[in-house]
Amino acid sequence: MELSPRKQKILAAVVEQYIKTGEPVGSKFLQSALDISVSSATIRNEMAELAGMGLLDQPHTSAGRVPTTEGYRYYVDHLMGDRKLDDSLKRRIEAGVSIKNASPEGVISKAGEFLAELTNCATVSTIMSGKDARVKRVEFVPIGSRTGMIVLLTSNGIIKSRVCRSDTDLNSSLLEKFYNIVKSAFIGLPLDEIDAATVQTVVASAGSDALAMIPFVTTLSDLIIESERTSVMLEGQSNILHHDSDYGHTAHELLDFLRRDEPLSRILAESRDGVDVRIGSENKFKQLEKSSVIMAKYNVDGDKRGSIGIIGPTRIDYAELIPSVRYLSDLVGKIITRILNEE
Amino acid sequence: MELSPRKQKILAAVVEQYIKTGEPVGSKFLQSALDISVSSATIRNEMAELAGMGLLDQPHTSAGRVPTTEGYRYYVDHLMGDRKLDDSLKRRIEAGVSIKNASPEGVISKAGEFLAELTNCATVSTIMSGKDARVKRVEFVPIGSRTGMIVLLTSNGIIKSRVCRSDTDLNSSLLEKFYNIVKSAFIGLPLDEIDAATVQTVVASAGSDALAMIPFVTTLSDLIIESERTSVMLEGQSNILHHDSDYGHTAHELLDFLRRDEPLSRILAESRDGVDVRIGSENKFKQLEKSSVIMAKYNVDGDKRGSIGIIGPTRIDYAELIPSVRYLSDLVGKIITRILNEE
DNA sequence: TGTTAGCACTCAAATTGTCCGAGTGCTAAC
DNA sequence: GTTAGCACTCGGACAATTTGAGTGCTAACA
Repeated sequence: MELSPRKQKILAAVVEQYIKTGEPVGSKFLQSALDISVSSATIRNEMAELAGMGLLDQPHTSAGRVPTTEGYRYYVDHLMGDRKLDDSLKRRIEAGVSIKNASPEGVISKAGEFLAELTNCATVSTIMSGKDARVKRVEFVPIGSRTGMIVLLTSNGIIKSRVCRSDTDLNSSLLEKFYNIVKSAFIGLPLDEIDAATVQTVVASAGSDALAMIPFVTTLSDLIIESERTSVMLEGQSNILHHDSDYGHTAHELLDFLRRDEPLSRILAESRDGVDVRIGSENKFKQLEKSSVIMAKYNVDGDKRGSIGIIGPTRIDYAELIPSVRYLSDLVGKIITRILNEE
Repeated sequence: MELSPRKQKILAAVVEQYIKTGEPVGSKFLQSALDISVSSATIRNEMAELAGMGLLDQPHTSAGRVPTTEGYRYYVDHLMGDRKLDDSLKRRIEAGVSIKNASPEGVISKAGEFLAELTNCATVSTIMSGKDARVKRVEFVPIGSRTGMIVLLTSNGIIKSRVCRSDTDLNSSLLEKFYNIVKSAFIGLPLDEIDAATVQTVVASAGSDALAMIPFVTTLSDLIIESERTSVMLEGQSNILHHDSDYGHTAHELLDFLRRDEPLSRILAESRDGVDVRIGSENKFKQLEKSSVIMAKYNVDGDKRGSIGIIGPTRIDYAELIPSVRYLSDLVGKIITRILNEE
């Protein structure tokens, strides 16, 4: 679709003004805002054509124009340009995703929090996962006579721990047995090959101490299953409420939707390399038809990937936020890579 | 304040009906709902007196009556009786707060989640803290050549862990040094005596390895400070949105309020023994003036206490929910006591 | 052929007026 | 102390009216 330079200018001005105010944009305003000197009538003619092409919409006959999904799309693809992040923003982002945090999950969740604050949007993120993540190490930290903490390390750098309790007192022979089981049945095993049935088999092999092993093995396999399932982290939910009117006052439906991990992880999984923008009805879920998603994949060590993104109203500031999300996601990838390699 | 039996009946009926429907209650309805046989005019007279006493309120001249804060208060204190929980509900609660969870924090957070689902309210809870909690044990689980997980156990049963990273490679002498520092400077120390300055002192004592110790000691003291600060867990936020109209359509303000830990922990800290009910304007924070809080202290081992409570609209079902909160909080106390003693 | 001024037109939002009915307060009688 | 009856009040729903922003169209112009 080719647009005359003047139409482009008009479309861009409508989009930008609408993003700024949320009010339909009229021809008279454009006349004064645009530096081209034509009358408002001419602008009306142009706008009518843009509307005919499906790029603008009119809420009602006697109102200004509002961008359609296609209008935003044209703006994002052709008009907004690739604004450079200024250095102060870069520094803010770098400070926000502080490297002090030592675990990959910590970095991601910190980044999500920060991005929510920076953009005033809800943010979603997933921890990275590699093609064939495996169990790398398992430690047991005794705590009480019957309790201990199981620590799981996977080959893609995820660390998870959980307290578990046995029904019988612990002793060194039990512990040894546990470590043997772990070594023979878990270490090196791909995460996705573990399910509820695994516990059965493994426990059975423990012979006389089978019963005592159950809580440990169960907890361990729970941990493994959890770290395999790409869980979605959600931050900044309250930002949604602050834009309630932009969502047609159905913000709470959107919130309910965001609380469900499964659709979110589907959306994030679809993200292509680089920044991906889904505007309004481009989203497959109708709960998102008044929202836009800006998400990016980050790469860790070249082969492990995760996503981080923001969800806001369609009239989100694309020109400002797309570069921010891109920069932040790159940064996250780099930081986590560094963490894993330093180990 | 003494009320005639008939006034009591009327007040109770108004409160209960209003809780059920959210609509102002009129004299005609009461006439048919109440089993006393007087005319609606008489009921109107009685209601006028109740209104004069400040127990009922009229949204406008030609509307039914609505309970005031004082009205609810009278109902809760004198009229609603002490309904027994039926066994099926007890069993539901017991199943909800499953004992499978092995850490005190796990139990609390599970209980909070469950209570939110049971009551359709937001729930807040704090982990228990004792008078003089101390550092009980510290473990270091090496993970990579420069990273490890610090595990903290406190005397009141809280377990916290965090990954931390050093700038230099770890070796056994460093580890030994760390354990020595821990033993001499942290073990047995009351949690509240540790602050940022502690790190300075402790690190300084490490001599030549001071620099290498910084990340570990810092992380450890962060963990300690965190476990001392009674953090508030919040669940079921979305339930607030479902009662938006009950909060005068300012649910998002309430939500923003609930996200701030500090006022919540102040509220929970004020709870007396047993169940405590704060109705509408009895709450000191004006963000809660259209809400009621039902909270209870739970006791662990007799000397450690935490709180769990629900926050809902003033027209919450007190008669049903107060016993539930009481039962659940007792249960939580018992379960955690058992966990700690079994260790 | 593109641009402009002018004007009629449309429609949402705000304003006003009217009516309805639920529910009250009051009074006089019981 | 209770009741029936009646006038009264006020919010909510509905329609009619006004206002103003903004458009579409057309005829004239460059």
